[in-house]
Amino acid sequence: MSLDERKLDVLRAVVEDYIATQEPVGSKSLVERHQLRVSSATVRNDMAVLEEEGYIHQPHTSAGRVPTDKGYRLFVDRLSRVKPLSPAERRAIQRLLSGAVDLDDIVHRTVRLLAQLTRQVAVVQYPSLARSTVRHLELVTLAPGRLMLVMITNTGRVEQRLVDMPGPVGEEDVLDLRSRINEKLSGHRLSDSPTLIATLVDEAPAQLRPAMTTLSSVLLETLVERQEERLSLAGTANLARGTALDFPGSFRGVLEALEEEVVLLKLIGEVESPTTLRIRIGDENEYEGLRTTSVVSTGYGPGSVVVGGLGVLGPTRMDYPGTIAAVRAVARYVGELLAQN
Amino acid sequence: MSLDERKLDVLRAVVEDYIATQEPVGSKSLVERHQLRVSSATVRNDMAVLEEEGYIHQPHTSAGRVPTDKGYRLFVDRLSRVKPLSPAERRAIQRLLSGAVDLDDIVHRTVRLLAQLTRQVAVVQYPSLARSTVRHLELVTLAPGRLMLVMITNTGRVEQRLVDMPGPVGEEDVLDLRSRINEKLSGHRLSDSPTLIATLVDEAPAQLRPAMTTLSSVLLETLVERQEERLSLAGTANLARGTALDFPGSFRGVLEALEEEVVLLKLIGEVESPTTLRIRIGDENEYEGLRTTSVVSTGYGPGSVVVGGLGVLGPTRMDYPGTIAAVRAVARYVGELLAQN
DNA sequence: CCTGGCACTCCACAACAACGAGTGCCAGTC
DNA sequence: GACTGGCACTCGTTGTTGTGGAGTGCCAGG
Repeated sequence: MSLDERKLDVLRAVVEDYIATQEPVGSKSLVERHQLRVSSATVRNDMAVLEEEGYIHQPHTSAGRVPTDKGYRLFVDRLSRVKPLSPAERRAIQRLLSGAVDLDDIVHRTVRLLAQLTRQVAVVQYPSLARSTVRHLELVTLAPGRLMLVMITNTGRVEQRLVDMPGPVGEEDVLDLRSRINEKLSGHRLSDSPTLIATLVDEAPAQLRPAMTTLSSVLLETLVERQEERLSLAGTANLARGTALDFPGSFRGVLEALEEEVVLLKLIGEVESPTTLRIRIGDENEYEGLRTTSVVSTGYGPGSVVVGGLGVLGPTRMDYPGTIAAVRAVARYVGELLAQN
Repeated sequence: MSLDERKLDVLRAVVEDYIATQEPVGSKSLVERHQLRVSSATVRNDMAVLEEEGYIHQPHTSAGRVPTDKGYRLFVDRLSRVKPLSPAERRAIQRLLSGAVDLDDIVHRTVRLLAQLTRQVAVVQYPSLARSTVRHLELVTLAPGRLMLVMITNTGRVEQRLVDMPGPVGEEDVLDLRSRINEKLSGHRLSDSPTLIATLVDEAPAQLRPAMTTLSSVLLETLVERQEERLSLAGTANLARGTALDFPGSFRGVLEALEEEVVLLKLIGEVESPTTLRIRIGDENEYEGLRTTSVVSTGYGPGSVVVGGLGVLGPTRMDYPGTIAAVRAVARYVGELLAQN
């Protein structure tokens, strides 16, 4: 059975009212607050059908209806109207972000901004190493036989690793090693580098072999394989804003999920294109503790490249149109900002 | 009026029972669970005195007693018995921490460990820049006129800053600048460096003046004055473990406080000696949102130097002896670990 | 100074009633 | 056939009332 136009209108109205009031919505208040041009009895019939189809749900016999995850899904996919940000909001985003001085600052500002705009929990992934390209690699002698490897990426991210060399390395050798590595890796994506790194050792002259072997294994192990994906979180306090009903069962589970970086990374870090917006509603989330939440996420990056993800997490009854608009806009501005540097 | 020995025993018993059961404790159950060697009537009289003195409080006429902040304070200062960690726990701490590969890893492991041991929210401050000494400074040319300044401290912390120079700088000049800066600052505390930095410009030869001026102002502004104190947080989910009674009013206020780095830094970052343990109970906290919590914090660092703070935050009815032992032990092991590097 | 005893307080909990929002269904209307 | 008004019904919410019991304060006696 397909749903006709009016039933969809009713569903939309139910979702909107429930999001606004956070209380089960009845047929009577529906016809009062929306121009449905039919009586409450008709709406009741429609609601009965919607319930049968699984879009809304009745907590108990004599209560109003609440959207189900399936209902939110339909709402998001087909019913929600875009709710563009106000010019003031856009200006605020631009102003705030443009004041950033370095990558840490950018990420920090972004995550707080997003939390504030949406009044939800915001998550921003640092530009992923795998998706960045190497801009420059530096070798610094700390002590004889002890080097520091500093890598700077095109996204402004800087990583450093201490390297214990097999033996002391002379300063001219350090320079040589450095230029060899730079020549090979500069401009390349880190994810493409394993094969390149392999050739580094082969091409090195005999006396640099041991040193280069150590360096390349560090590069491979700590920068390519065990990539440290970092992220930043803000707005946790927003979770406690709603009523206890928002997270039936545990709230605590949600907090626990927020502490698991792996979970969050999976949640926001798997987007392929910056224009794709991903929305997971309630049960659609794989992670147990997040079954009562919804996640709106997208990728960001300079131009059409994605270097990381960002998103927002909140109760399933969140304001989807507003959240979507905010996430989109913030991602776009961050992308532009990264492109500038 | 001073409290005699038995009244103190009663207070201790009240605190211990309340912490264990989380329910107001009455005179009868007290004599049952502790060897007080007096009757419940006597205990009642003692309790009346304790209440008059402000150490315990009665939620309502016919209820048991609950410790006040003042009561906890007395308990902590004079009544609590040390509760040493089990050998197993000590071994676990040592094992876990010794696996750390770099500073980030140390801090990360420490904060999670602390949260797990105490079942509270744990906070660890990264070694403070002001309290660290400079081990090495490096200058890297990214592009003509654009340098990166990398600073490595004795605690393993690495900071980098992009510097836009007034004009292109030749490679030999970069080396010269680097050695001048290193010579002047290496081994010195960052907090002592402003005067040293000032002399850098004066002593530089004329052609290096402009470059050195820029560098020293960056050093001064971003590393000395606007020191980025970083911290790491874990165990937020533990806040949701207790009953709703734990944080009368708002829980949300606590979450908000946890997002304010400044507040947290003030809380755990002001310790002078690593042996000093600081405990703030309820109202003793300056920050509004933390008036329902207690904070146990201490400094840590290699040897007797303090380079940062760490601590634990939880409801006022937390297990003080256990928490104190855990915080002390973890701080000590972290200190030893830092001393090794 | 301590104790047993006793009257008193008052919260927690259960039982109960009244209310009303909301529903489903049906007969009637367009 | 689709919509509407009307009506009986359900059931959670709210308020009232009553009772049990944990806990207290106080007093008289050892």
